[in-house]
Amino acid sequence: MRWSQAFLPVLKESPADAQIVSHKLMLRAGLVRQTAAGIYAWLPLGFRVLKKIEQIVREEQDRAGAIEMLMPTIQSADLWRESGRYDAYGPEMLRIRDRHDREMLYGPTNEDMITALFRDNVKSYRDLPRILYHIQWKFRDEVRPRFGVMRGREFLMKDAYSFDLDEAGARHSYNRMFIAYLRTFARMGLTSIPMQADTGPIGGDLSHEFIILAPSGESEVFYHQAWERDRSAEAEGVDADDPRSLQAFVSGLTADYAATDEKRDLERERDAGEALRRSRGIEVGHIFYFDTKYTEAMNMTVSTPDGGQVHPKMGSYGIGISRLVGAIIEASHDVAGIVWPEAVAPWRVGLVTMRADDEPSASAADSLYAGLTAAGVETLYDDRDDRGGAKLASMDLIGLPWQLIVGPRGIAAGTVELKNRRSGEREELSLESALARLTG
RNA sequence: CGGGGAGUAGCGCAGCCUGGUAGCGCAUCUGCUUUGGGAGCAGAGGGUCGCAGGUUCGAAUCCUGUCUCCCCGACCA
Repeated sequence: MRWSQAFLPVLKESPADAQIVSHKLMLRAGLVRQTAAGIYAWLPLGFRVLKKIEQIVREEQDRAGAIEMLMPTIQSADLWRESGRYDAYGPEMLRIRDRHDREMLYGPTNEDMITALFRDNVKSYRDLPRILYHIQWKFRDEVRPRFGVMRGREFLMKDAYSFDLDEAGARHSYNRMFIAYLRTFARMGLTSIPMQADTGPIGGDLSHEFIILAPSGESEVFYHQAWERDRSAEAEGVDADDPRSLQAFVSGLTADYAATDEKRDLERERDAGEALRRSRGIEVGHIFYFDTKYTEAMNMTVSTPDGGQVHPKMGSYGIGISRLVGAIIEASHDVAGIVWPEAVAPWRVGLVTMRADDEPSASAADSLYAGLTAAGVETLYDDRDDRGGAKLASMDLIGLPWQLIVGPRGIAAGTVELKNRRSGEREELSLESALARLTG
């Protein structure tokens, strides 16, 4: 993308409404603009990041055996009356009426709908187990939206739902998602820690919040230092299709202590001793098992091999995709701006001409851009005729992993400068080796 | 939902108390100069002062109502 032809509004100053660093940077770097309290328009830069995150989530869900579909944002109130939740959900649900005065709502979640869909189309144990998911916008009319996209009212969420014949199967589905979540966040350059969470009236230990560490996180968290390394890598050797070895792996992981401040266990903290760590964190995912809560309420049954009928056991698994954009920035930024992990960066390379009016450097930059593009390297090319320093500051703000800086002085010597955004390291390289480095 | 604060140009703000028809910095546009790390000078464009009523000869300014947004607390992907 040539900057001169893009829609990339950047701001020198932070809008006064923004309080936390990720919100300020998202506004300054032109990722989003607020249109109402807790509701945002995604500008091209933010949209690219959102899509990258979405794609990683999708790939890991598919890998875990979940099947993608798409349910609507608008739902009928009747569906929610059937599950008994229409009155129970409260004012967080946005209720609307259509032209025939029918009661509708903008979906805050999809358990009711997926259960109805599955019920109406699945009658046999042979169709179980299944994990279905979709990535769709949700609306929850939060009392107080804040922190930009981290607590918006409209947000993009991946929600998956598992259906199993029995509890052992449900636990296995849960464990599949458990490791899928570790992998998903690790691919985004995040250290995620599964923490025991409330399961409500059902009880048991089958609910975890996935928290990522960030200094400005909303909740205080306590964990064993074992969680500071990427545990998803440990899952590589595990056969996820074998319930026993998967369970052994998950149990091994959860043996290491991790809790939010509401769920602290002082005894386990004492056991952790010197290995106990304290930090702040952001919840980016939540998985839980809720047994037959919806299949009973909505009367879903399947026939069993012996001719009986049972209510399938369900679990649900959420990832806040739009929240992750903010969360990643909270976890990865510096004084100059955002520092994108490569996997989610809107572009991999920012190509800058220090002097767009200098013909030799402009044509060198043009050919580098052509070379990078031809090699499939996602490149933002700042070809504008503006002060080099201003352009570099904008590049730092936008935070692409690599900056390729082209100026008359270097071109005279046959070199360009390659800068790593995260480390700040710079190298003078020939055009060919710079290109080779970025395309290799 | 309780408590607090704010709506004036794209962004950040002043002006309001003490009414007289809107200003500063950044950004934008033009010209000249300069320019390998957020340039200088000169000029220009851009605002029904959130909205509606009221008071007044006259309202950004005073009064009333209303909408919106932000912050603190209780709730949450």
